Amino acid sequence: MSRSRQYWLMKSEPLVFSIEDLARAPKRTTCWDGVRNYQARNFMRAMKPGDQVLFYHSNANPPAIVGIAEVAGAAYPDPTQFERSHKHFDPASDPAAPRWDMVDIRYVRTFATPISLDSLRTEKALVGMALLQKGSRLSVQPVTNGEWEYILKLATV
DNA sequence: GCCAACGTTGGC
DNA sequence: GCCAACGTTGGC
Repeated sequence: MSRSRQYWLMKSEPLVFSIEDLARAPKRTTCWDGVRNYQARNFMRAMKPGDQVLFYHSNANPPAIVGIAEVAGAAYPDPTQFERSHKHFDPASDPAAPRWDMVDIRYVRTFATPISLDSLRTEKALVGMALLQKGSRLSVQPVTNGEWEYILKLATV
């Protein structure tokens, strides 16, 4: 059963991995490893190829949505959870039933002007956006169709 | 560097 | 099941 394209937002620290890094990556694609939060993992498991992703730079100056990527494939186990020396090693994860998944993300485009967190906060249409909720730390979030369309309009203003 | 908010862990 | 302690996120 197919479904229409869904929309997401994913955060990355540009000093660790920026949208420029994604644009330069082989096949303009990267695997989104290292997520160790159940809610974020569950959102990745819900992703389908072709779903669209707002690429957000956190811990940046300014923090901002900087462009678009797309989901390149369904979620699959993140191998770093089993690598003992890896920062994201999880000794409690059972290889027979891996706890953590990741998806592949492909570059689509970079906005001519990043849409800063500050400017997003001034938009009444976006007050319900997960990103803007107090204390929101989730690194993978759903974006509604309305939010997506509104943000893309902002991107081309 | 600070710190508020949040998620996870583990003792009980 | 409660909750204190701890670790992390991420804006500022």
